[in-house]
Amino acid sequence: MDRRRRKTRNAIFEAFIALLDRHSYGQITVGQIIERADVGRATFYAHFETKEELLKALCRELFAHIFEAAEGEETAHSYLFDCQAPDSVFLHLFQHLQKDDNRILTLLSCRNNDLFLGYFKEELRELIKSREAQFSGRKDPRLPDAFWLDHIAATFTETLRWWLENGRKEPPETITEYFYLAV
Amino acid sequence: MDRRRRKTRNAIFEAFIALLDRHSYGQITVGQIIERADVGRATFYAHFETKEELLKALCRELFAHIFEAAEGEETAHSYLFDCQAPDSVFLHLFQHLQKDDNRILTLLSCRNNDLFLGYFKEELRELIKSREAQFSGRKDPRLPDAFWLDHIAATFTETLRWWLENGRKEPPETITEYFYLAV
DNA sequence: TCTATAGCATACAAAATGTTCGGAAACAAC
DNA sequence: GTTGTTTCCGAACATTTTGTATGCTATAGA
Repeated sequence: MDRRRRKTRNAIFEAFIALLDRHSYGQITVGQIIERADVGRATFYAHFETKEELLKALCRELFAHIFEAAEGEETAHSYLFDCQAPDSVFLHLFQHLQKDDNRILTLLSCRNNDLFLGYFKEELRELIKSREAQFSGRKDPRLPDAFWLDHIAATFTETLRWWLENGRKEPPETITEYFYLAV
Repeated sequence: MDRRRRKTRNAIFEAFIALLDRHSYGQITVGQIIERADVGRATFYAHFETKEELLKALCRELFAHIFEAAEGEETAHSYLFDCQAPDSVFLHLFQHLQKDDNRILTLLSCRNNDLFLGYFKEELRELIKSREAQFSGRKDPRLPDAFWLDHIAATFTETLRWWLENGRKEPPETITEYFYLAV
């Protein structure tokens, strides 16, 4: 990708993130974004058709990193859903999030929470689905597989939400333990 | 409240609900709403300052009914969180929702799901909070109260979401059992 | 150095927002 | 029924936002 294109794309993302931190998604206008990004109006529309598309692209970009990392860890013989395993994928997700090396924590903690946690859950569901066997042992036989799958993704996402909205006081190990105790 | 005022207020709600069923919240315009409600532009703004306010008012109105009913059942010696109890509040919530006497099921099943399930969870959390003692017995002592409280509300809400998004095939008794098995 | 591409400023049409006004109809209270 | 109040309407209006078009400049990458 052309360096110029990369740069403006990034400028738009940054401006969008900064605005999401202060205003609700619905109130943010393209005008505000391009002003903050210091980018021409036509340029914006050359990159993204609408504000919604911008949001989607941002989500894809951010979550790709997180879940790529989670995928990678699988090869290093980690366990997706073993309470005892000290290096479960869930723990790693919390650890990775806590580092806040990219701006994902900003977005997951901002007033527009729901927008991103929704995407997060979808991605997580796919991740869990691809390793269904690893955690079916924990399931009560009376529960349908589809329900159980969704339940794990939902519980993790809601645990994450709780952690974020309560100031992230607990270390990753503790909040992961809460998750395991709850699910 | 003046009858005229009641009528237009309702017409606006109905139009809004019908539109939410077909379009995403962000795309719905005040113009569409007033056209469908057959109401003057100035009239709309006399009732609601913004589209957001309309949404909030709608949520308040609808959920008030549901949770009022749930509150009432308490007096009839039901149990909030007893697996065995055949008349737990949770079962009653599912039963009440299945009847679909008001338009709440339409809204909870539409593409704008998240908007309403978020409000639902908030309301439910308050309900559970007010009866904290009734279900603390089920809690693992290592979990903080605040986490547990949130977890129950979240799990019920996500169970409800799953039920809705999978066509509500299970009878209230079954889906309530799933909830109890999961939480 | 050359060429394709990205960006800029500006201008513009179209749509949506939010406000104002005077007159008509419905209401409530007497 | 009369009266005073409230609500609605229609229409007009200013403002904001959206999305597109254009001609020119700067830069990337070969």
